[in-house]
Amino acid sequence: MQEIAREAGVNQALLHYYFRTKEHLAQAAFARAAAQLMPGVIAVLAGAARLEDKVAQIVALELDHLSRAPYLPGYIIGEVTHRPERARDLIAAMAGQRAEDIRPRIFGPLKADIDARVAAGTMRPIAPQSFMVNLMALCIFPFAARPMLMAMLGLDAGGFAQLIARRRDELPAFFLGALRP
Amino acid sequence: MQEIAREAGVNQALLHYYFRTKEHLAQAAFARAAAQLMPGVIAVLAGAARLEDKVAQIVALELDHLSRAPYLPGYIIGEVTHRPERARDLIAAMAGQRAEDIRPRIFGPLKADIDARVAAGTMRPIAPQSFMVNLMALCIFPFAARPMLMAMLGLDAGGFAQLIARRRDELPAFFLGALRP
DNA sequence: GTCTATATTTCGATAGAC
DNA sequence: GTCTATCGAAATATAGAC
Repeated sequence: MQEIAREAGVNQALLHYYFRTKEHLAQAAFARAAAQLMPGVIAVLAGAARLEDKVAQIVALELDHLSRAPYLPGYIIGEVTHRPERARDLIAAMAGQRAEDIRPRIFGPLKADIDARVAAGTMRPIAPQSFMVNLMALCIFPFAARPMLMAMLGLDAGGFAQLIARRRDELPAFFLGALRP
Repeated sequence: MQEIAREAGVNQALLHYYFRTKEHLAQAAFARAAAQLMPGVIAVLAGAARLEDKVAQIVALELDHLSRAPYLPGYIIGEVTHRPERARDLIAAMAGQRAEDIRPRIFGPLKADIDARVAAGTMRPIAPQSFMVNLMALCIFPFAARPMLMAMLGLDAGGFAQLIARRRDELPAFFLGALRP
């Protein structure tokens, strides 16, 4: 709290005035962060574009956004890991206004898209959940594991940025390539 | 320290006797954990099997191991994120005895494998680093983000185990499928 | 609303008996 | 090696002036 107050340019008493307890402050900070973890992703998935374009849009959107907030995934993951009660806030934050109907809103259109392509013989079958998890993994993991990857691959900040820039180009083809029949 | 002592069935004084400071204990715990994050992965990659078999082996090995230690990725990621100085210990732990030559030992054979297949027209080009990052992402991310995914997908522990079991079957085909020419 | 000053609690480290 | 008891520091919460 001392450190936060100092960085904010105020004192602990003022933090207490606004948030009462450290836990309240942590919750408020988490809610803010969670609200921007997948900013456009859900909107894109629930939207009307072609599936191939959705993938490209999500990759670009997510990598650009996380490049500007590289600590976000690590923070969210760490917080939800250490405090399981944050899980509720997380889905609430992602869903925005409408709280509980988030899953059908995402997976309904996604499943329809996939089914149509499978029926047309232009895509191999995949569960919508797997589709989502794999896409998130490829986009988010490098940021979540950023310091680890930098150590493993011997990269500095610039090298990591280059790695992400390359992924922006490669990932859509990689991901969609995996789903070819 | 109190909590750790209680779970260990001893008291704080004994922890102090063995580890002197909290930082020493944290370091020792991290070194242990880091040593088993990618137990066989490096051995497999540096080994002599066919590339397709290496992928299948790594997926099976990693998902089985992490199923038994699901908190491991979240812990490692959190620790390295909050304390960058852990990065050194991490690569040291992964490399085992031979400390600094870990990258050529992994990426040398991997690059040769990929190049041969690209030359033969049976694989589309991919940088060894991308190969590694994508494979790690697909294997490790679901565990790192476990509580998040459980909340998003509405899974309990059993449901998550099923998700992982399905990935064991799906991932090799997904990953190798992405690399078809 | 914002501050200074302080009370209260928690935690890491240590002393010393056995 | 393992314990009980306690010190000292740090952090969180609170009181009260402005």
